[in-house]
Amino acid sequence: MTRQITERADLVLALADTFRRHGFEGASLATMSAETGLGKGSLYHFFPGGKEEMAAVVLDEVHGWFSREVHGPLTSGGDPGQQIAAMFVATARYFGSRQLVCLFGAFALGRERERFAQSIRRFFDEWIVALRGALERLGRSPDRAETIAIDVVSGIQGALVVARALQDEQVFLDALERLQATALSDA
Amino acid sequence: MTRQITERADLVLALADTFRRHGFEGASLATMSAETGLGKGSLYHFFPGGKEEMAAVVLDEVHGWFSREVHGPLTSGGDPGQQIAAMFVATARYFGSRQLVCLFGAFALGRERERFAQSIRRFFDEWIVALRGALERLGRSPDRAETIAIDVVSGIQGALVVARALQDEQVFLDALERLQATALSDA
DNA sequence: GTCTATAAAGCGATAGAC
DNA sequence: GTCTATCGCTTTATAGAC
Repeated sequence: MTRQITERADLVLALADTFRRHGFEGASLATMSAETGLGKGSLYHFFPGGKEEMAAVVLDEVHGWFSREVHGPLTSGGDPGQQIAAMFVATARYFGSRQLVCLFGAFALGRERERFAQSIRRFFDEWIVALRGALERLGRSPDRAETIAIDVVSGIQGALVVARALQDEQVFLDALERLQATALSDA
Repeated sequence: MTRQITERADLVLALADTFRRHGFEGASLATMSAETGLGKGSLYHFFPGGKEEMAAVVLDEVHGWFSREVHGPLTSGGDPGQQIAAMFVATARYFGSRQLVCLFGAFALGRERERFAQSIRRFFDEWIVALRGALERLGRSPDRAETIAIDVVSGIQGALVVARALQDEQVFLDALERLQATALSDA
């Protein structure tokens, strides 16, 4: 029982990796079969809805991770400055070990946006809302907290794009440093 | 003769639109045939290299537009403040009428990055270098000019991602306003 | 320069044996 | 739960008529 759940979770992680490397359109069932080690029949056993369900479950997994590790901590009652700093640490670690690809960001730029519109919107919405809350508790006005939150989340996505374009992870890490400084400054 | 060139230019613009809406993997030759009004045979007549050549030529066209309208003006000898302001106007207009999609940014996030690596890297490199130059002429130190240029270009890309994710163009336009204020501030 | 026809391969998805 | 075989369709690309 527990073993099955674990295996399915591992399967979802492998599929996430495949979608990150190939994109939604670029990831074929043959690719997924090869990269998960399961035949197509087995994949359809786990995901009767096919490729679309696989992607939806993968997005749910990513969203779950951010809810637990990023959005959640930001909205708990602790020190907002520490929480924001922790957010940047988690973000750097997460994307650093995932080829600098945010599936939600990548899907937002393509046709996949229409298919997964609600899921994509919710991911960014929750991130912005959580960060805005922490910024308010840090003493920012509601308006300032809102714009900073948008600029930080947007800045992270843009840093992923440019770092991948220049093939230089340091560009991403340096941008995170500056975004953190902006978020935590007293201005 | 002139007519042929004009027609080919129009064809490239139509193909650019197709790639923007469908992505590289998602755009099939059938789609392009339908959206350009040309049969597959005609498309291969213009682009013997097939889909990859079509995308390469489209990227060249986009790069050319930015060289003329954005990078070039930034490096001319005029008032750097005005040039930077003009860059934001051109950027808002360009992406606003193109579904908020930057082909270079979108390609940077997927497998297409490997295929068009040089072209992608050059696009962002030239943009950052041009903007950095204008910022230096505005009185910034070389280091500050470099980081601001990266943050602005990266901020534009991120704003495109988040605005598309939230399906709210105003998010993009508002972000441009703030990026411009940052670039032109006296800090 | 444009088209249709076609090839050869790959696609998502299903059936059914084990 | 896993696999192979297969269906029906689409894919990129080519050939060749006009």
